[in-house]
Amino acid sequence: MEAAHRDQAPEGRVIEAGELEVRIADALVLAAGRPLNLSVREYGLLVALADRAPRIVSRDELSATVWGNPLRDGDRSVDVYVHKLRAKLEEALPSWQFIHTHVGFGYRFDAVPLHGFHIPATTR
Amino acid sequence: MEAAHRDQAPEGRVIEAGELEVRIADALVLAAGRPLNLSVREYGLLVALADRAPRIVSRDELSATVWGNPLRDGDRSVDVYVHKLRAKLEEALPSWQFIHTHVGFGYRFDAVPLHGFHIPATTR
DNA sequence: ACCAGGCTTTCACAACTCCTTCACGGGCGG
DNA sequence: CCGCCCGTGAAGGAGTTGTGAAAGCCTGGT
Repeated sequence: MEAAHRDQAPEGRVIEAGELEVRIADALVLAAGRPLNLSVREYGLLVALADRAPRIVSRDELSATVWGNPLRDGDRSVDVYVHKLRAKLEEALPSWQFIHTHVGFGYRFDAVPLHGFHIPATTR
Repeated sequence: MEAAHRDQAPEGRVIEAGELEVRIADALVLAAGRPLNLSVREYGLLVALADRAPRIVSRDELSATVWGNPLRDGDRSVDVYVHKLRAKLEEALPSWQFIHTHVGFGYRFDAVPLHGFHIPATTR
């Protein structure tokens, strides 16, 4: 109904993005081949985002998917866990960027190698 | 309600114009395949204009659509945001021009390739 | 039942981006 | 010359997101 590839094998798929690999069936995340230790929320968030790439996912949809209920007013849980997830991903793969913020819209998953070159203006 | 093609899939459509692609459902804008970071107002303006192309859209209609209220006397918000949007589009796609001014009437969206004249494909 | 350790939620503040408004300047027509 | 319209840069306040830490929960082991 939504992402085409998600209709196929909802739980038997493997998501690959740069040096990152998510084996849904095993709830296993590999960073450059080494397993990553994620909590339930962190894992849920990663799958929810990666699964919907490259689209922008709203906080409300993330909350509904990972937490099971719509975002209450003032709830910062999603932000906090995006932060934790980013921290673990960066520690494992410092030269990649995976979660991108779209102010006013939500977050978007996309594996971007941070190689040497630098960008002039926007986009940190 | 207004433009014919907008009656179809109000939120599931994809607007393509030259190297620019707007995925309404995802609030995602791609410039030559790379995602663009637009603010809420910038995105709203782009959609409002692209959605109505090739028609000239008055400031008042843009204000009503994007800001939710008619243009107050002396309000320059629309002009300012057209400028910001142009800046981001030009940075991403320097060889294209998208927003055209019609003095006394408003703005019009149309993808025009600048120097190298090629791949027009669409009507002009 | 108690404890230890990790996980989750909440809170407060910092940092950052966005929105609005103002101000000035150029182009054009009367 | 004057007025109107639009382009453009800047400033301040408003709103959004990043971040560290405290407090609450839950679970497995003893």
